Amino acid sequence: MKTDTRKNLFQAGIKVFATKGFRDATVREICKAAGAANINSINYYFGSKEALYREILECVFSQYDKFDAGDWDRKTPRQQLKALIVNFCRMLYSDNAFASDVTKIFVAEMTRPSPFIADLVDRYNRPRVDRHLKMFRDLLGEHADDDTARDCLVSVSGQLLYYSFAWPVFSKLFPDYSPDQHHEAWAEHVYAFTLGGIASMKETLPKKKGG
Amino acid sequence: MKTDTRKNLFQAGIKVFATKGFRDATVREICKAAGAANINSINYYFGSKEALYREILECVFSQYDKFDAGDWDRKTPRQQLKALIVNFCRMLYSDNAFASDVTKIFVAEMTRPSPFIADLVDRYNRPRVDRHLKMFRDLLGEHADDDTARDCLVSVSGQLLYYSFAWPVFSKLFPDYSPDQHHEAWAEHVYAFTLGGIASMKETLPKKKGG
DNA sequence: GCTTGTATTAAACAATCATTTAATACAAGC
DNA sequence: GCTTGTATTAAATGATTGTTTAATACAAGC
Repeated sequence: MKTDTRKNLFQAGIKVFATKGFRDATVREICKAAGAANINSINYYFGSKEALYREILECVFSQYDKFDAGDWDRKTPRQQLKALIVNFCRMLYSDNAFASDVTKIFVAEMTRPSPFIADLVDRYNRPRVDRHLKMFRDLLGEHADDDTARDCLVSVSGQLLYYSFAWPVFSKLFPDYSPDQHHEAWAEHVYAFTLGGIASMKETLPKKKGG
Repeated sequence: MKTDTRKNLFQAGIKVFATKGFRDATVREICKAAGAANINSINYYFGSKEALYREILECVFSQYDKFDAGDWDRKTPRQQLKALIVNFCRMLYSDNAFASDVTKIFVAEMTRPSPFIADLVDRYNRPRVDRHLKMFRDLLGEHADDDTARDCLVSVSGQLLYYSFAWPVFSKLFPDYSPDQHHEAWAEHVYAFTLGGIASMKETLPKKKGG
């Protein structure tokens, strides 16, 4: 058991940052949760509280690459959409403490971003978004334009992310519903709803070009 | 100019809490922004930093009642949906510093809620949600069930709130787009997309009952 | 067996924060 | 003109924070 300490600090950091946020999480609490009785460990292994957080953020953002790696190019646009939605819901809402913590940290970054986020978005989000935009252009057909593809992407992203963001309010309005147990049904809904939405947008596209 | 101080502190509190969050906002900064050179003012007028924040939260949540007060019962379900979407987008995304600050505080509450939120949701959100659920049942027609109505509500809420939540990431991916300037076009998209989505859900409903 | 380097612990430090207390200014009431 | 109560300012307090420094333990290398 030589140097598990660093790893323990990292894991404990994820948990504490997720529940308290960067500011309210104290190095004392993280060290205690990691089993290191002294408060110096974080500075010793990571340099500072912020450096530990930055390293955790890298882990959080890279985590999201797993959900739509797959054999993207082998799929039809509809299969891509379906896989995207199902995998994303599974990743976000399946009953998994680590996934839940990662989501909380990600959401906190969205709400009040740290200085590291620009770089992380460039490296992790942009490639995915480019891929998704192409998918929506394919789904929208021959008259597709970039604006409509972007709007559709936002429509889907908003649906998928809703529970991550609004859970504290939603859970009080619908105390019997939990996305953990229903994430497959929810994915089905988002897929069907989105296909309808795309069909609706398709109808407006020729007019747009004409106007 | 007798007691503008309290009002100034309140306004300055909104601004500072919006930009920094509850924890990182200091009473010193709020007092300075309010023009009161000493740091005792908040405790004098509000009792504590937390009490000021609670009072601001009340203002934030009540603010959202303005957008769909209107003559709700005079409208058809489709008109209700349209009005709901347009007013919500205008409120959230029209170029208005106060609205923007209110949104930021609201989003922060969603991400990491304070103890006051249960009561606020009960008093402000629940009546609106009940109204909206009825609207979606009407839109879904004779086979409508509560689960589908709730799912549709989430689909619309997710779309409407997306930019509030994801702006730090979205703005880096699409630097040329700002919801301030496009909130009317965005409302149009959400309305058309949602009508398509509802039409799609309508088709699945009879089967659901049969299964 | 001494030295070197790393892991861990303990203690101290300096800064910041919300809050409390004390002091001052000043108008209104009598 | 003195008192009372409120508004404002100034200073002090006590607690908590991240970080730094010092001390200790111990294995590896020579």
